[in-house]
Amino acid sequence: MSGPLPFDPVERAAESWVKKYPEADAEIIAAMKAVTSIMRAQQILLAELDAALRPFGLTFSRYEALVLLTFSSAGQLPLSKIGERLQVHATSVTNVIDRLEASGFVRRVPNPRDGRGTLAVLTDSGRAIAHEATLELHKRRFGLGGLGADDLDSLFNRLRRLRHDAGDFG
Amino acid sequence: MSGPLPFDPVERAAESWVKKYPEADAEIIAAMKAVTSIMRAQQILLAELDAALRPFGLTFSRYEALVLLTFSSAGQLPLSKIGERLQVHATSVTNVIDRLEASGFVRRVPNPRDGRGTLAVLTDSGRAIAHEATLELHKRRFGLGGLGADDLDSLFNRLRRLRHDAGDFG
DNA sequence: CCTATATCAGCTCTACTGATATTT
DNA sequence: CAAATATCAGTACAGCTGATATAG
Repeated sequence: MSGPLPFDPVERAAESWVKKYPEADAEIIAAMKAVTSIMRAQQILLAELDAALRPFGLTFSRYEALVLLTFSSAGQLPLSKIGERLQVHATSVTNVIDRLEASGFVRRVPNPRDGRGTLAVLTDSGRAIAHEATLELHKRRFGLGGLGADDLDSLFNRLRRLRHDAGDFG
Repeated sequence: MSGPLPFDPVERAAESWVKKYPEADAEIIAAMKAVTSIMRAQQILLAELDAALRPFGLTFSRYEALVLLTFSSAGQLPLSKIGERLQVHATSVTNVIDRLEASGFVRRVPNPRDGRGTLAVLTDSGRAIAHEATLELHKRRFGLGGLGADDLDSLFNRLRRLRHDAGDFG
């Protein structure tokens, strides 16, 4: 499509912003720059992760659900638990599990401990694919190769506060 | 849906990760935490911004395009320029401008300087809505009220490096 | 002739609402 | 009966591919 711009579009937008809204204080401008950066960074990272996962028949959402299952002791979780942990709608969980099931990476089983519920159970191929996909993402350092450990820790800590303030966890 | 979790799901995932992949170095774990945090933060922010903009008949994408137009000297830009600056596909630009036009915020005009091109031209109501929406976002501090100027600057600077490495500009 | 601009049809994906059956 | 679980139908949105008409 279009190559890289010769200037930082976020910085450029900030310059226009202070000119047009001189009453905006420094914190508002800083927030505008931060929020725009987060949006762009997410778009870049998601495209890169999805591209890395495509050969495995996975998207990042499906990968997240699959990995969550590999972390559970029995390789199985109630769909409600998956939605809660990944913070996605019940209908989205249904959708993601539908696709993982169609790929043969999970099976649906009635929850023996709650007649209302359903368990997503990892299959052997699901476990194997999750492992291979993870090795690939490790190799790519999750698309964050250019940043050092201190940068990554700093990002995590600031965003942790953001998530906490927004009620992501308590 | 489900309330806040009693623990940080990203931190929890990291603990599982080091247990399952002891060969992963500290930087890989830090990258995993950072990338997961960015995904969650973006989801939270986008939901908040879209909710704030809904009363104005805007989504964040449409708002971005509208604001870009208010920053141009004549309130008009070629669609190609909009796509380049916002880093979105030509077909997505067509889509966004379609909707802004349907809302009466923008008009399409043939580009007099290039017979192939089209200009998106701000209407009076488009300019007014962009202004009102911006005041609302300022009031909400772009959903980042909990963070101070130093946190915001730090976020911007780390993400700037990420964007630069990914070829967003440079 | 080759490239750039914009649109269109068609597809995928995630996310949401509202309704529903089932079970607790 | 009220709440929780999961699904389904339908909608909206962003993002992409491939094809096409027009113009530089």
